[in-house]
Amino acid sequence: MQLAEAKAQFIANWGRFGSNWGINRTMAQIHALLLVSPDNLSADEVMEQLNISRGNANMNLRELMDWGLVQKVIVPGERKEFFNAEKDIWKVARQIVKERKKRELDLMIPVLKELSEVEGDKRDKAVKTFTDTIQNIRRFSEQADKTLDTMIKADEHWFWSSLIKLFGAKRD
Amino acid sequence: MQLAEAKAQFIANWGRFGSNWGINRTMAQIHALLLVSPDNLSADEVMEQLNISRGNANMNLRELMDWGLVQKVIVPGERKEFFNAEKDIWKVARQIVKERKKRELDLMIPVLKELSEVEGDKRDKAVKTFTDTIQNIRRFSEQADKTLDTMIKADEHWFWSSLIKLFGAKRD
DNA sequence: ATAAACTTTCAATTATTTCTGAAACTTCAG
DNA sequence: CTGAAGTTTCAGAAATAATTGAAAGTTTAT
Repeated sequence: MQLAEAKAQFIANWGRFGSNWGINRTMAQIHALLLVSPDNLSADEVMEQLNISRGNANMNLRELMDWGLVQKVIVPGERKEFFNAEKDIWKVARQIVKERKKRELDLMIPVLKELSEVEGDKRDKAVKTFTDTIQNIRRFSEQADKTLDTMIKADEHWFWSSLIKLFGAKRD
Repeated sequence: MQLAEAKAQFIANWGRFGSNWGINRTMAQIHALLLVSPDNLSADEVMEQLNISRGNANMNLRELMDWGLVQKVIVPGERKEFFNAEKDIWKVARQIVKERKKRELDLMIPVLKELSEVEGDKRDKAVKTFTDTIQNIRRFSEQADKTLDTMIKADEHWFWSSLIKLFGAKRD
């Protein structure tokens, strides 16, 4: 396979993948494009390579910057802005975990606390099922919260090799 | 807060949460409803409680069954079918990981292998960046593949307590 | 075999999300 | 200042996804 085709395939797949995970397809495609581009790209180059409008490119680049996955790069002597994506996938994964945790888990935990305080007689089956389920989700979420915080701080080598050792030991 | 309101809030939040993760809102809401319902519900009850049509209820219940999150329960002597959701969130999480892995990661890995075999001179910067990035993603994916397989088989207590020990040890 | 009870399907509609493109805005060199 | 180069915004258009509801299909009791 030639580079151009491989690149196109990668972009298409990354886009499809992203949309399964609640990320807009174009945003994932821009990310993919930047991941495999040796040089930083201008908005014009992104527009041209992905065949999208200026507004669309601008909006999704901003969104990628909000996610901390892309940086704006100012080149002295150039009017244009350029965009650069972090290429180390471990760092990318950690950044995504960090953001999703902030945007979702951290918002969910107080809601669960609130819901766990529902009024009513625990002998009522409906109340019991509700509180039990919420408690179960709450404990799970709090555990995940701690674990993800640690992962966010971890370095890749340590993280994987610890898990391998851990899981290896269990499997014996 | 009264049970009815708490239930409504939980369903709304679970639905919103789901749609952030590429899961249709109604599907997540039906799941939430079943999670907090002490008894198995018929399609009619689901329709009524969520104010959705018969077709919608049917389609999303089927999807939930495909994901292995809901089971159809036949009650002897009743014509209707009833639906039950697994309430242990650890089991739910494992099931979701298992399905997503099957539907996404397992499909992505062969694509990455294919893309890593791109033709061209490695001294060409564009080729080098492409292959390096793909390799990096590939290694990451393969590591995640193994780790998730182990998680899918793990039991909750062992899983969390091992992680705590691991992360606790590192933090010291 | 029939018909009531129930489930499934799917074409058409509705809702939601994404994208475009042109206008407004900003920045900077001369 | 002025205007060219570049960026941002956002209302309307287009694309995509979800939902309805009625017809077709299935199952079961008699």
